[in-house]
Amino acid sequence: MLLLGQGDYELLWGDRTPDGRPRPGRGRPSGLTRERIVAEAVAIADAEGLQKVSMKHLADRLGSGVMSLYRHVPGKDELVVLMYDSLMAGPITVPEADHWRDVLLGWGRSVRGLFHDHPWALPVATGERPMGPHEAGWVDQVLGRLDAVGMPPATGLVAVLTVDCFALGAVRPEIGATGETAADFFRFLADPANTGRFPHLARVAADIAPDDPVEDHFEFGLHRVLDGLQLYLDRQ
Amino acid sequence: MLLLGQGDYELLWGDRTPDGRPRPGRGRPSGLTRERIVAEAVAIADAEGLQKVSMKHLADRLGSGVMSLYRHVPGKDELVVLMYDSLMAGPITVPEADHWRDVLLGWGRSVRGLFHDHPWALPVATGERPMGPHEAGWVDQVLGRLDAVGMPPATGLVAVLTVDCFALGAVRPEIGATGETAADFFRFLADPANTGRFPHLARVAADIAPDDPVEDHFEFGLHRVLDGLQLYLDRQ
DNA sequence: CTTAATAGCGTATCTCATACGCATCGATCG
DNA sequence: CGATCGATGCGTATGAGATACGCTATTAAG
Repeated sequence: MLLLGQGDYELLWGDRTPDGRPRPGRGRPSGLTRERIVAEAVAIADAEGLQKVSMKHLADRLGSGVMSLYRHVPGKDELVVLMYDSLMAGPITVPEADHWRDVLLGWGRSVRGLFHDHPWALPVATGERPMGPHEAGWVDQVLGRLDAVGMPPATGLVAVLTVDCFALGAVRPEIGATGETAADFFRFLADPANTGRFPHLARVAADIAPDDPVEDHFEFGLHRVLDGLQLYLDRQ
Repeated sequence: MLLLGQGDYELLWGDRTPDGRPRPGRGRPSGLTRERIVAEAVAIADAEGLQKVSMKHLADRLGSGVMSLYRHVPGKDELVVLMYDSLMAGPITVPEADHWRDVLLGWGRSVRGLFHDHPWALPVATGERPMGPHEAGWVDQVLGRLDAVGMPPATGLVAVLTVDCFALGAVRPEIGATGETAADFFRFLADPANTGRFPHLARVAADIAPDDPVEDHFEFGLHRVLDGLQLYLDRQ
């Protein structure tokens, strides 16, 4: 059960050395670092799922004692927030483009790619949390790209937001549906009682090729969103 | 840490009496029912957050022993799945309309309203899970409405999916941001070091009225999405 | 060399989910 | 009408997981 609270602002934006604490220079140097801890936690989540990220498991992997972790991270929930923000370290992978449409297309696909690579991050992203520095970096970069191709910053923000919202929502059916076909998804319609109960759904399902992968919707939807934005901009 | 597994198909779609089990008629009648349990759990989640839904707390509220719950629900994770699906019991609140655009507009707003009333449901929705009977009912109803105003079922599905994706993504910034202003959201830009680090973001933030509520984006984005769909349909 | 400031971490505690088994209750059957 | 079977209600025990506390080890500064 993951629920995040407030007060993560300091966690993400607090003043700290690359390691994690404001080290005046005294004392034992740290072998563990916040970065190593977060990176290992992400590795576990990617490979085994967020559920398997326990302080114990994590400490074992790092070859340290459980309580040592708490010197670098306030707690488990905060760790998850840091894990999420860490995903957006590194530069964003949006190709240079001449038109805002291509920039946003690339952005949408980047977001999609992120959640495909780290499916556990989607519920985290939809939980309550403040924007972290790495996430801010990503957004700043897209806005920069949009600015470069002539889209004013204010318009850029709503555009990015719109695309981002769509992308976030649209990855959901894709995740965990790896290899899932429409037939799997509509399995319940195999029961005749249910075809009567959901007549319209049944009609649609009948039209769909049973081995049609669910995943093709993303590109379609993204283009519709971009069309809508285009229309809006043209009217301005 | 909430993570759902597979195998929830039987849970949601298994053959059961209104109570929850296939009761041949023998044995002690049950005072507790799955419905009561799920409803109470939803009430707790609404009032205190999903985190506070523990089997103990729930049992106390219901005036029963903890282990009694397990007679009606396989486990905690499964309970959460049932809680989510139960939100979509009851008919969908989309007004009758003459044009598909209004139907989808209503649908988008319904989805938004759902997650506003039950913010805990968003991370659940974005987790891995099969479609439940109540959710299927909702979708079936919209498809029916769309069909009634002349939108063919196949087109209807992609349209619903697109709007749904957007709505799901777009509620996220709204939830928990109750009363949060743009100034709060961009709090980190108060630090001069950060305005240099995120120049484009800073520029946008400067343009926004500091007390502008974040929440106005939903309607804007939804209309863009609908515009995009309109364009697509016109081209058909 | 002393000392202050940290890092590492073992142990104890607390919260939770849940397996197991017994007691109880009622409808059905003899 | 009483025996019986099938289900429910639930106390207790177990085990996982997060984390508070406090001790020890380590190193730089003085």
